[in-house]
Amino acid sequence: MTEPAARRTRMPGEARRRRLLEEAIRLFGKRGFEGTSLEAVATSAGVRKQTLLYYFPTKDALLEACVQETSRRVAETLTAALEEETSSSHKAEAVIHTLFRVAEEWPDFPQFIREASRLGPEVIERFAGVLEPLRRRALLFLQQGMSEGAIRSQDPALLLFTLYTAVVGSITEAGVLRAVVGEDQSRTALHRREQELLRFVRNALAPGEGGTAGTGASTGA
Amino acid sequence: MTEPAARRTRMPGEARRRRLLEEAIRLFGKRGFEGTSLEAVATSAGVRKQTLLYYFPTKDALLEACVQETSRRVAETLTAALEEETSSSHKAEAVIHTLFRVAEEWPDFPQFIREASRLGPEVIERFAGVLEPLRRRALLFLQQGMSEGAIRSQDPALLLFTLYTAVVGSITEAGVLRAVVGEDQSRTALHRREQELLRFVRNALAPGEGGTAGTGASTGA
DNA sequence: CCCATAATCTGCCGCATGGTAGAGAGCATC
DNA sequence: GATGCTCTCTACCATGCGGCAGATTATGGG
Repeated sequence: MTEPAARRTRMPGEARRRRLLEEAIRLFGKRGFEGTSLEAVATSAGVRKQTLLYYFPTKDALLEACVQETSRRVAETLTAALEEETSSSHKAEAVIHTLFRVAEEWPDFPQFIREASRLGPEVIERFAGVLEPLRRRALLFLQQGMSEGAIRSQDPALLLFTLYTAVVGSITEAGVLRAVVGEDQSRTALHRREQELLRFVRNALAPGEGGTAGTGASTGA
Repeated sequence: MTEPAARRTRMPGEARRRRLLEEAIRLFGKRGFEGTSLEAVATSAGVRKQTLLYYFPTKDALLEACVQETSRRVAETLTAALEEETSSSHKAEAVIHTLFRVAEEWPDFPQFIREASRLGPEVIERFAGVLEPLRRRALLFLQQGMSEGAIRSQDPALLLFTLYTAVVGSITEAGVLRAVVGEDQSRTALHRREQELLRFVRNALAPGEGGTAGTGASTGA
């Protein structure tokens, strides 16, 4: 065994690098960072471990590059989507829709973000750094919507956080979904989740009649 | 170094076992399954690795036990909470409140559930098995609420899933929250998240637009 | 054609980890 | 006080992993 490994076809560095990143993101997301060996990433990309280490000198460097790549990509995609959608009132939905579309085209990628954000604050901060402009835009958008009365008044940052968890959760917890619903894990299912989440969010944002945020002290009662 | 390890105080098996489980759940949740060594679990519980392997013959067995313990505990807690809350209209909120209270008392535990549900379908199915009765109850409750008009009509299973992701996300994505909000990660923050999520969910559940929004479900007082 | 450089490989090392084998200490029961 | 059981330990092994050294081949410029 161990196939003499007939020297893989040579590739221009940049292409190889991208290929390795892609596999790394996929595997880190699927099996976790510690659960994925460099060997596994390398062979998945059709190359030997040393070739991987040629492009990324350490495993941490590889992770770092994955984080950079994913955050760059998501920022880019979202920005483009926001450019395109001019109607202010539909921007929130455009963001959600875009995220689901990305998840559909590249399912491993949300999983990776999830995993990465578990690996300590530094990693999250890298994400946050790249996405900062988008975050500011989102906050402004929410605040504006609130003062115009289009969105129920509340803490915009916490709202943004809740939205984030709902979206990422809906996308990444597919395993749980199957257990809860018994549903098959197909494109259709993803679309249905998107529709469901959209309605859910729309209702949650709608300015309730008496519901001006207030103190919300009405909890446990 | 290596402290002659002056033979730890003997413990009645059951107590030692529980202690080990507690540490395992904590560390698996914090650093991930593959990211946590048996040695780490053992020394955290003040004992040598071999003692750990005496109680749990393999790492997988340990994981299995952790899953069983957590699911048993969450089922127990939720069931108790539901017994206590008689008002049907407040049951949903009681569940959310209980989950947050558990997360407050035992912060490592939601993290563990998250991690565990990443480790493959078998694990999730174990959870699902134990929580099955609660799931059925929840579905019935939601359906009933819908037919009574107290809850907006929709697919109950998908709704339950969305609720699950929102709750678990709000609890576990603390790191992200800090990055998004800049908030400190204290008790207070957890409470605020609970309040926020409660209002969010209440609004999302409220039946159709057109002003009927605030009926039973909105401000519970 | 030759040489520099880029890209990929083989071979290996040190270390941590999951797991085995088995000894020994506390404690009860006869 | 011998026997047996429960609990904890020391010592060790095999494997897998991250990473180093360096050989080897393709490729493009003089």
